Amino acid sequence: DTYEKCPRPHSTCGVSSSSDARHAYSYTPNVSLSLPLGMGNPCLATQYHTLQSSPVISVSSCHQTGYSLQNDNHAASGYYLPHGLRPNGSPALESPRIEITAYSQYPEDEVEESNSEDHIIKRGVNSIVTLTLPNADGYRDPSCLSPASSISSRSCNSEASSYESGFYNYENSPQNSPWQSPCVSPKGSSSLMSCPHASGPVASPHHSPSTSPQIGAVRKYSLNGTTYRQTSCSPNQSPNPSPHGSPRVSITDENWQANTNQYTNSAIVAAINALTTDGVVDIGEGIPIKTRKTMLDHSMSLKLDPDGELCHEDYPSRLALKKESYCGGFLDVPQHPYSWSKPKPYLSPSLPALDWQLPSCSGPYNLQIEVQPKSHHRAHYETEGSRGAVKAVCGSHPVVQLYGYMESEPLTLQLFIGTADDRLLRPHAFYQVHRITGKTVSTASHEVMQSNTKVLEIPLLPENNMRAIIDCAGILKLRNSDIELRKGETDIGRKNTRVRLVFRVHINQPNGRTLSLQAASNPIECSQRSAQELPLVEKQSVDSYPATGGKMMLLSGLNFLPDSKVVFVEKAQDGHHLWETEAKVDKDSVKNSTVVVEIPPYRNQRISSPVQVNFYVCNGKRKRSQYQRFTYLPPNAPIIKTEPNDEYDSLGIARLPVHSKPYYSRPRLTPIVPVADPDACLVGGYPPCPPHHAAMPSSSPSSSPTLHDLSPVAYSPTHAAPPGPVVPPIQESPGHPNLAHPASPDHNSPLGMLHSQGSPIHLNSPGPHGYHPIYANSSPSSSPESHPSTPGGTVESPFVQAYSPGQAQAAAGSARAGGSSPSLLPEDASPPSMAITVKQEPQELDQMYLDDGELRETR
DNA sequence: TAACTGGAACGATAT
DNA sequence: CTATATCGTTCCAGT
Repeated sequence: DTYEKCPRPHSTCGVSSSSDARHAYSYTPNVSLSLPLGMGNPCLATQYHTLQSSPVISVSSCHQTGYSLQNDNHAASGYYLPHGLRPNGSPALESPRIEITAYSQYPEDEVEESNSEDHIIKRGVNSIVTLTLPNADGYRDPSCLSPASSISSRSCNSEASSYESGFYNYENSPQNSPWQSPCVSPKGSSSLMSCPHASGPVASPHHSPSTSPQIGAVRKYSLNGTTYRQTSCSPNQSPNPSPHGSPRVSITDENWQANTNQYTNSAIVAAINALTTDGVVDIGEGIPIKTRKTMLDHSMSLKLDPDGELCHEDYPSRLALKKESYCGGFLDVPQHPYSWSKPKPYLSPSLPALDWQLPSCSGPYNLQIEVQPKSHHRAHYETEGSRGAVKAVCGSHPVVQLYGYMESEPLTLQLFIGTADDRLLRPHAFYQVHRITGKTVSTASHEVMQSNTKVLEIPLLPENNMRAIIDCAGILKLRNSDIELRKGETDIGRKNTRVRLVFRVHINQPNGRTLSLQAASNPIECSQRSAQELPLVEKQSVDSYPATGGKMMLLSGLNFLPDSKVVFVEKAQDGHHLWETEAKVDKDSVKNSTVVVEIPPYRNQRISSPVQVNFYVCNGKRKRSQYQRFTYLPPNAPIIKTEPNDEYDSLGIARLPVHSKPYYSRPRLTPIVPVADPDACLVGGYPPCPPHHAAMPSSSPSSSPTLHDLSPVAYSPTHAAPPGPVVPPIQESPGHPNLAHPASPDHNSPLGMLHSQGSPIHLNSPGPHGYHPIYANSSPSSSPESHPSTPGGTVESPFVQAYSPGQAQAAAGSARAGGSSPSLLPEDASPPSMAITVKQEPQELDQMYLDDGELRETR
């Protein structure tokens, strides 16, 4: 493992040391960075725009002024995130998708960016302000933190929708928008952060309400019936009529309560968010009316908060941000004295946007996921109660540790739910981390909203050896319809059910800069259905064997059936199917979690060098596991065992085209980070990552390659899968490899390209693409855009950021710039692939999701 | 009782 | 356009 890890890290690291990053991006980024300072500047935006823009413009029609404001932020954010939109929820247009589509040519990034641009532009204008309310954003706003507890979740949930709308707004908006202010005011921060809940009283309103309401809401729904739902989510909201919702709003507040708390860097976050965010929010208009959504009144939300206390920090920051944004930013805001209890780890002014790709190690530091989460975790809806914390395979919980940190100052470990598709890692629009509290939870945590993403902050204490047991994190599923309505959202929720836990730490360095590290877990399948039906290969007893085959291999995982089939497949780089054979399964030994198969002889017994192939377990047409890697060795070659599959990755990766889950892990890693150079690790001059501590076997995602199945797809870079239609981009699906093929670059065309790009490729490269890839990659946007890649690696991604506060932004900016560029430029971006990134249509999804892919393929 | 869980009904969409 | 296959979301009930 160790070495595995190392590799990744390196790769990641490679990406850039912080310093590097800066360099690279300085330009733009700075701007962003500046944000904190004064982010909002339109100018910047402009710049960005320029950069970015080129490409597209917009699509969106919708942008609204509101955006503008946001934009500012967004812009900033945007930079970071190309997609920012989504993450933040920024704006999107109502018809975003369409837009996207249009762009299709361009990578998502571009698109989004474009949006950003637009926004930005608009910003310039001013607008900002405006709206707000409405919810526009609302849609999903996730903003709300759910109250911490699970319960809250519900409430939130219920509200959720609303909350989405409302809350989000708040959060987001707040950040961005006006609203916030309101909310904030009280304690503003709290408002955001702390939700009322926090405060008991206040909360109550919300909370209780929410909760109850929720319930009520729910029921209502029922009553109304499903039918209604669409109509209105109203139920929830219904009460209030305003379209927008009332109800939820309240909820929102609640959410905020949650915030309160300690650890937060909220302020920072807020700021960040602000930056990032897009504020989108506002615009309000935008609200899609469509359906469901509940609308709640946002207003309500605003009110709530009183509590604020806790959150002050956050609050202020947010406010500030908002103001900035809106106003042009500056943060005047007040800061309240905070008083938190806790520590505030660091104070960085600005933190990198959540869609930035960051390395897992830099210099002496290495953020490792010591114990990976289980590959399946049924997320809960707002209408349900919590379904508990994410668990590790053995029944324990995931464990994260920061190596190389010798200071006595506690740090804050941030956790949010990220995507697990083949594009760059970014906050997942359809899932939010859910804070779990209770007697069974040993780890303290605190929720903060960063853009539209809920972030759980967990203390990393020296006395605990900078190690944290993550038993306080559940996963909340937001309704697809709610999210998809969000203005900026381009992704579709259907079949977009895989996520990764993304951990971040921000380390203040002597030079005043802040080093940010990130590690993403293996993919986690969050749908009940998939968890019950799709076979999952978590481990294989043999990774490689002579071409003669004949050896029995034990596969461990889930959902294996007596009639499960194990198929070995070899594809050409272009995804073309070269060979496929069904391995003999020892039916008598089949258990739900294990199956024994005989390694089939390779088609060519005279290979002179190892050949990488894939295999998958199939329970039916559409029920296939992800590709697993297997290597055939020349007959005389010594046999190697594998335990760790992963290790192979490297190998595999290299060769394999695409699939394999493992890949993905690796792939990602690889690709991504790697990108950079190995050296890169350094951040600022640090040497590459140190070896990991031995320990970590699994750690990084990478580490656990195996699991991945889920992996988003694996994609390898190669594959293309494009978006297009079906494709399989993902590797996953064994289904048809052929088809899918993602691999084939060809296909790619768009997609393919994108993916590729996305992924790895670009990422990595900073080089590659020219643009800063890094950022680009990292950039937020990228995310969106792109690529694909990410997946894997996640974590490791590459960038480091070291940014100084300002820098970060700058970076972001750069990113954008770059990113945008990427986006804009398709080229860079992804260039390669990016292409498209478009959202999706379903297609992509499909791609993403195995099933689809498979299906299609198969079919 | 409350927090989880596991299952599944039901309606919405995709094939 | 209809019949099915899948999926997403909400409910229920047991632990």
